[in-house]
Amino acid sequence: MEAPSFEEAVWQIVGAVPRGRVCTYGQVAQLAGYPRHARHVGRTLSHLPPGSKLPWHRIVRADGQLPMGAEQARRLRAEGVVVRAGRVCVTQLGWP
DNA sequence: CAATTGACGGGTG
DNA sequence: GCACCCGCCAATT
Repeated sequence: MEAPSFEEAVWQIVGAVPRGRVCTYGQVAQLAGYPRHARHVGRTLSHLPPGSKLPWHRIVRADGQLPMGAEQARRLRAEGVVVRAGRVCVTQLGWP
């Protein structure tokens, strides 16, 4: 396959995040092969259509802060993710 | 072309 | 915990 675009790589990583787990923008960018492109991940996801099946709600900031706040916190909680004061518990951050 | 903005990250005080 | 700074890249104005 050809060189995956930044978007395709992001979709792949985000879609590969297991349920009950969250990942940071910088982590996604690095796994996608584009370190330091954390901002692009956010831009790409923000341009995603509402019909996307990508678990964008599993993507949080490096601090564990939720970009979408209440809405996303609610979804993460429904998946068993521990959310505290609008942030994800550090224990949930990163991959197994 | 310059400045601004944006689902960011890390460091310093 | 908060304030400030710098780095990184793309799209928009």
